[in-house]
Amino acid sequence: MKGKVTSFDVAQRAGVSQSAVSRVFSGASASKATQDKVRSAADALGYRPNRLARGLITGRSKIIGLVVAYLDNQFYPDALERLSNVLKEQGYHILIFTTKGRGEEVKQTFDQLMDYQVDGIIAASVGISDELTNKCAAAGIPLVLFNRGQRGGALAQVTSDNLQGAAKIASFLVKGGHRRIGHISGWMGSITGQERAQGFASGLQEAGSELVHQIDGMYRRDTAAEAAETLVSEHGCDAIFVGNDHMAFAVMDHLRGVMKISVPNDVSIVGYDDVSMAAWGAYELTTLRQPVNRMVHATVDTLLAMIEDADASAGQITIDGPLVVRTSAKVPKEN
Amino acid sequence: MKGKVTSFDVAQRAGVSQSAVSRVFSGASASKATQDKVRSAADALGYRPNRLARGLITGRSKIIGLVVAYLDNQFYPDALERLSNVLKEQGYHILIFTTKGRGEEVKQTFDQLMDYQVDGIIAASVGISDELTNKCAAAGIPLVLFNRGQRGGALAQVTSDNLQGAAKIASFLVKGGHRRIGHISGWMGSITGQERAQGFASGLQEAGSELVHQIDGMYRRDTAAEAAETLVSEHGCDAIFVGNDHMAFAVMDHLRGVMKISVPNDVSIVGYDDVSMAAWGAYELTTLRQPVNRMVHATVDTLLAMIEDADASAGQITIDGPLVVRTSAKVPKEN
DNA sequence: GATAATCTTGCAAACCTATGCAAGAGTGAG
DNA sequence: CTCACTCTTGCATAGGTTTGCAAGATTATC
Repeated sequence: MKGKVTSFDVAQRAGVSQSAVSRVFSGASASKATQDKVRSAADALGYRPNRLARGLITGRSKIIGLVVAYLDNQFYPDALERLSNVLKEQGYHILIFTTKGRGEEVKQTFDQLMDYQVDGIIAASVGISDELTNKCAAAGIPLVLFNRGQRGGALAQVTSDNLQGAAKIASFLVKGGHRRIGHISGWMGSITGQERAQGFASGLQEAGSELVHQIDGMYRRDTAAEAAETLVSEHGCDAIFVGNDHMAFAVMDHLRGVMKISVPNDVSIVGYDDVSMAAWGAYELTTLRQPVNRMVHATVDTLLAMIEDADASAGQITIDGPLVVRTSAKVPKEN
Repeated sequence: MKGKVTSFDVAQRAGVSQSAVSRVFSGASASKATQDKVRSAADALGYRPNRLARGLITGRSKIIGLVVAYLDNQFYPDALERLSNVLKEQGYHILIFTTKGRGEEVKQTFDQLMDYQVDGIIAASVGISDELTNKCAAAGIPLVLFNRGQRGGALAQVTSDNLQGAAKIASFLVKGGHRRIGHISGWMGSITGQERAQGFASGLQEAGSELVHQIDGMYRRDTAAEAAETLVSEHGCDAIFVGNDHMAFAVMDHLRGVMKISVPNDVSIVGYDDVSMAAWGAYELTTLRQPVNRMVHATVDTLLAMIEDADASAGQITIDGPLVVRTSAKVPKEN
């Protein structure tokens, strides 16, 4: 009884042909009578179609490759869970790859993904070279970037509106009466980092202020903490927009714990993402919410559309998010 | 050029048979001459073996199913990343399933996993019924529980030494001079929760103290926060051992932020796990470290051994971890 | 140089399912 | 009852690989 039970076994027991069994399980037409016979035989034997065999012949593995770089940033486990659930509803499942690297490692990762004949790839915040893009295109595997743009690329991508979002934060900080505003950016090698920095700078100008200083936080806690120290003690900043929540927590820890500076009384901190931790009592971080749910749905919709229809338009979807005001930054007075 | 390139194409170009190609890539014996011919032909065409086809015939998909329940507890994304890396080195990859449910949903999850012909399953902190255990056994799919035991089960499992660990915490708190010690347990429906509670209680007795009160925290932040309030205001606790770090953060947030109680001056808090966040300035949580790395290696080793050798012993591995002393609990005076 | 022993290699079957094709069964109209 | 038509079903093939088998090529032994 240990041997796998195949469609042939079911066919035999039900007294029909193997193809009849296949048709019942693949939803093709079959008479009520055979449907019943097959189903009961299958139940009795505990039969379930083998996805590998199915994938081999249909060319659809029903596997989506997910490549993710920063699993220590809560935003991504959260997104992962939602992606997994939404895809599951559509009959797909996630083969997960983590990668820190940006060059060779990513390439190997993609090779491995393609070995499994994934039907599509979601790259969450990882840099994709043109070479990889072409490779996917050549193999006919749809690729969509999640929370990471691509300069001038024709790639499908889903991001929040980084320019707008950062501008909202700029306006909020200026209205809050801050006079020396700094920025600890996300990694400036990523479009996301660049866009938020750019949106913030022009937002400040529009509000009649200007950026005092900006340091690349590299999406790393230690780098961000160091940057915060520099901004505050060398540039006298009274407000800092930090490129994502993950770094913002490090900044708050450093200001309060090490430098003994009060947030928000001495320095206001604003983050970006609104991960669940941002609402926790220890931080109560004012931050721009990335609408994860909508981003996830948009990502899945786009990807599945591309899978269904090889030349579906590879749009760049940008989703707007609200500023969530908590207590880590001075709140502008209503008037 | 969009059509997949197969071993047959490579064979043709290299002037050898398809089986020769297969042998080169599957590491079977082949002469240096054909190896070279095949490799260069494969490189030219960009050939890589199709894992689905390979899995179909060998019965080895090289896919490991990972079922995980609490992705919002940092411990698990962390473990996930490490598992992924270690497995990758062995040529395996992770198909991930998240599930909140404990009953029917888990069963469906397992069915889906088996559809993909996974070579093994890792269940991270999720309850496994006997029915599921049997199902896996019947299908010949090795299963190992990660960070979750099974009462009297013959299942393979890897956990930290919950009894010992909790006892260490008990001893530490008593030595720290605390007189009214409470416990917010992990979900008491889980063995992990039970063991830590039990180890803590007997640890207290051994140290000449006793447990004032215990409340089930259900692994949930809100439940834990509520429990903390009860323990402190109704039972006058001056120290609380919280069943995992995830809940401990909520407890600290609630005590400090809402109840305006000082940690550790008024109440000492100790957690369990030592997730990376525990070291962050906002918490500096004293906690028992679960040695994730060793747990991950043990898990993978066990699983792979079971895959190689169908009747490898399904041991229960327990790994000891150190108490990491930070500032969330009063430190016993040296003498 | 002849024979035995070991490597290499190609052929063909197998893994499990989906699907085009043609034949059979069933339905309705006249 | 016959004809035309639609549904259902089985046969056989395909998908890309691994692997047992036997034959051919190479090496070793004396």
